[in-house]
Amino acid sequence: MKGATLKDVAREALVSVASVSRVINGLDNVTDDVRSRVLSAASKLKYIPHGGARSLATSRNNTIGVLLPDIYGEFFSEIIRGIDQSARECGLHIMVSGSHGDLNETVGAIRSMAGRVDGMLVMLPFASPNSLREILPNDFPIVAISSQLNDDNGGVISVDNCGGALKAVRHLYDVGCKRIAHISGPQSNFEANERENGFLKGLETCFIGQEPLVFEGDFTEEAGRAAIDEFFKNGTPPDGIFAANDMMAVGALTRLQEIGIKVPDDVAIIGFDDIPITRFTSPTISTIRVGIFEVGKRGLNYLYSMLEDKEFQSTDKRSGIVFLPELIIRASTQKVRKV
Amino acid sequence: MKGATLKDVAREALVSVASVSRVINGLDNVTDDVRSRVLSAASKLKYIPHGGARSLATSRNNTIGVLLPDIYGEFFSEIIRGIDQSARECGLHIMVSGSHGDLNETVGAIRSMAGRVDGMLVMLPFASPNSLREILPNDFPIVAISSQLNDDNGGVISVDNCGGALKAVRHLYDVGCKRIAHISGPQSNFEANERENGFLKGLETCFIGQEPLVFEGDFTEEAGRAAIDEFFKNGTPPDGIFAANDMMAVGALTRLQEIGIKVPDDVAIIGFDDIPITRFTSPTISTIRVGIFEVGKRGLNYLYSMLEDKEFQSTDKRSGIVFLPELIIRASTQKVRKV
DNA sequence: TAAAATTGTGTAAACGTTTACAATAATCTT
DNA sequence: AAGATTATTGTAAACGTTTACACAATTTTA
Repeated sequence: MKGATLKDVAREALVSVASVSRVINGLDNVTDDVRSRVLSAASKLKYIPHGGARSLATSRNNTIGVLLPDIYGEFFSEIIRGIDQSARECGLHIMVSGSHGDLNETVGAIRSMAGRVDGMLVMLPFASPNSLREILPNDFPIVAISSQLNDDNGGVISVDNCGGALKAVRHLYDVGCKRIAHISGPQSNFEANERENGFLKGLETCFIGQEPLVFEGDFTEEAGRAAIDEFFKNGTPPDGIFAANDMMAVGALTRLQEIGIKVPDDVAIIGFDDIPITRFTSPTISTIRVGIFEVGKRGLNYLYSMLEDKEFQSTDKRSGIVFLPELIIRASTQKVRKV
Repeated sequence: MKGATLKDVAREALVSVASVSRVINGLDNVTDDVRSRVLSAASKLKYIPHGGARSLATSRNNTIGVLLPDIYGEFFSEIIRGIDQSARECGLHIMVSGSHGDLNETVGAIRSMAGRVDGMLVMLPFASPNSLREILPNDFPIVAISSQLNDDNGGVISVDNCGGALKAVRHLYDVGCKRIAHISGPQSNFEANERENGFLKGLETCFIGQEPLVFEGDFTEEAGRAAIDEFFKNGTPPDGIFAANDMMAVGALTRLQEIGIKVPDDVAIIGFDDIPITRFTSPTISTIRVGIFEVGKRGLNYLYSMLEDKEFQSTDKRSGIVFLPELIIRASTQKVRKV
């Protein structure tokens, strides 16, 4: 029992395929009589329009592709939630693809996805989205989230990671820290670099004369623990730590407590991302918050504008959208003022 | 500049469309000469096969739809991660749709998705997936996750929620609790009901004679707090609590501590789900763990079998797959044995 | 009431693939 | 070296929609 087609419904309802199509698509130029005959025939046959045939005829897929680096945790679900909500409002489907080990795999995923979507929302922290242009037609709509895209036909949604990091450092300064350290993300990661730049900039401004003290982590809890061991092995230990993400801040916190160092009194800690865990550790962890849900939502809206409004392509596109993260103060930086 | 088609590539490479199609699809009955001409023409024109046309011709979408209740947190990202990984292995795309307020919206989402996918992986805690059959053709492949599906043409992946809850209760008994309470999920939720049944069953077995003490929550932290206020308002308070999910366990824990009751010494707490937060509260929270990632992965594989193997439909299908959750013992139930 | 405008319906041509089949060229058989 | 295979290529017919256009039936206009 193959699925019913337009033609089957037409036969059942004793009308032409054109009329069925009109009813199904909700056009108003049909008699009530025809409409009801078609509708009942359709539901009797459990008719489902063939999406492929539709997009062939209309050259519209009503689907956008979402390419994400790694499908992990809160961050991922929040961004998808934003995208999904916005997509529903725009009447679009979303096709997601995550966790691509290497570039080849990513390229493959893009290739096979491109033919089924009207545009793509991509987040590629390790590779430049410009490489997409070597595969995709120049006018294929792309919106990049948090990454560079030097491109005349794509938009960018970015988060001011550097500015956020700066806020973190300035906060450590404000609560009285004298010597601070940074646990960075991997060098290959674009956002990690920006956060490190923010740290360095803040150091120059507020902690004049201090040598940069940076441990390169990889965004895992374990890296946070390792950083502490490193910082306290030799040299003067810091009294304030800015971790490039919350998981590393959590790792640092637990390791500090294990070796008997008090947070925040001996060392203040601040993370980045505002994942839920930060509210449940003790002490709770200060952090820099980015409205991930909003980022996803705006990203999809942006792409939608590009799709709908052909003019749009040549006007606003260059400017893009920038999100400024916000400082969330919790217990891990509430040290007794020592100044 | 519209995207190039097969015909364009054929013209450029001086071959027929059939040959181009063969090269693109990796068939081996083409000369090396033709293959290389086609390949270079294709990359020169940045040719992307039109997915719609493809699925029209082959009647295969190479895409499966994933319908989830709510796109929130860890649970969601884990299940998608499992599905995504498995889909990549099977060469399938996934189309996701989440957060459906009411049934109508869900029906709409299903309708418009059905025509673009080869099968669906659905999780509908509030509605019976049998209602899908009123919309979809009888032979449309469906796999339901954690919900009933009395259907000859669909599979079920289920989690033994009842068995998991039983383990939790038995554990409370083993650590010496004398009187236990349950914070349930909403009545309308299928899994919540099963967990409550497990609680009741455990009560009958281990706590002979105790009246059931149940507070109906809604899976939020706030509900956990409210439950505590209720339990400690009047009557004999419990010395062991089983919450239907971890967030409510967290809420209960913090509320207990606020009103000066010690966990685990005065009251032991155990949750359900093993979300990451349970490892960072103090004390850490015991829980019942389900391998969500695995559930997603197996779910997709199951669906894939149905797609590939027509015979499959009439053999294994009824049995389905059941996951038995595992007990994770942490600090919140390590009370000094009082027996 | 005849001409003109409006409305509802049907016919048939796209849309871009895949693939059965026919046709041709190349390679084996004896 | 002629016939029989085999390997490569091309032609054309699906696949299930949408939609421009033509036509017929109705209503409006003068």
